Amino acid sequence: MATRKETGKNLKSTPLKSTQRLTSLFALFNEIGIISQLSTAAFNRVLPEGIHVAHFSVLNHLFRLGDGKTPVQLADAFQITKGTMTHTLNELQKRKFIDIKPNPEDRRSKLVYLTRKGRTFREHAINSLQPMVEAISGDLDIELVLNAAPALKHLREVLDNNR
Amino acid sequence: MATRKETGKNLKSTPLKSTQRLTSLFALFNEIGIISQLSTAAFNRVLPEGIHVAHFSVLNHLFRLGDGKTPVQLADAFQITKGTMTHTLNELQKRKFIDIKPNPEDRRSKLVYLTRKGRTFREHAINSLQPMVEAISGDLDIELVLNAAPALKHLREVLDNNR
DNA sequence: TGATATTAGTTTGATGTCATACTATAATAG
DNA sequence: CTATTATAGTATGACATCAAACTAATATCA
Repeated sequence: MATRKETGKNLKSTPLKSTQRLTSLFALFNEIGIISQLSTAAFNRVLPEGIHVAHFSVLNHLFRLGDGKTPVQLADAFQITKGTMTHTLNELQKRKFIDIKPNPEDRRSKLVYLTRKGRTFREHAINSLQPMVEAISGDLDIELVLNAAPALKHLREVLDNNR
Repeated sequence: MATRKETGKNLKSTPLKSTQRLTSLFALFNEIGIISQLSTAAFNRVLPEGIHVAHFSVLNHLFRLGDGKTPVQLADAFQITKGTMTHTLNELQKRKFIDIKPNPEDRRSKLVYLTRKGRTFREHAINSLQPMVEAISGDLDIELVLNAAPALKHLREVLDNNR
């Protein structure tokens, strides 16, 4: 079905001009960037003292999907560089939230495990997050938001393929 | 700790449990964050030497929506802090892409204008962006992506209201 | 009017992230 | 088997961003 555009000029048969493509793409990614910033800020604001979303995310990932992952696996999961993950893991190790052990199957590599302290802290962090999550969830039109999921998946794939 | 909910099924009729809300929200924002990172990286990769998306965005914004904006207006438009905008504007001024003049109507304030050099540079930057934009646009299912727009708008509003 | 609160912009310090270069180990090709 | 290439992780330097504290000007209100 041909979508109706507000200007009426963009019929399906006439592709967007290059500048229009740029403008649209830019607007889209700008909007997404702002949402990312706002959500990160919202989480950071209520997370316990000194812990950043990036740190909590790793703890949470290890808990939910199982620990014993390599740093590279974690970096891939969050699409950050290895160097950044080294940084994050150092922080988590300094706080004794994780143990990093050599990988018996590959001496270049390491395996990351949650400590008891790390697990406890994760629960603590989740409790801190709870009121904010309730507030946001309460305002969210879940139905509407779920509509975006396929588009987001698609966007990510396209960006991944164009790296 | 009490209930073993881990792999529980989602009953349609019962609202999501708190942990599930957290998980879903987190997954959503994580996905959005990754898209934001990937798109920023994609733009930065092809922008001319030493110019960052943040800088280009400001130039582009001033061009498209007209210059003579205050720093705070710009900061609001991109949802970054005033301090960050100060930083960006300093950079742009150092390169003589913008002029910053006192605001005759408010002596606390300033007005930002594009220089000729800034306009020229913006065009140059757009040319650099073009192949990447073409590549991405070519792969994008526009229809699908447009579906996400209302959800994104909604998300942003909810986050804004919960600040 | 005069005290108080708000707003515009800057500064400072911290930090998450990236790109790049580097070391060590593993995998692969000739 | 040896040489080349690829991969895991670390180190370094740069930078965009934030939060918080600060100055100056404006707005509010009692």
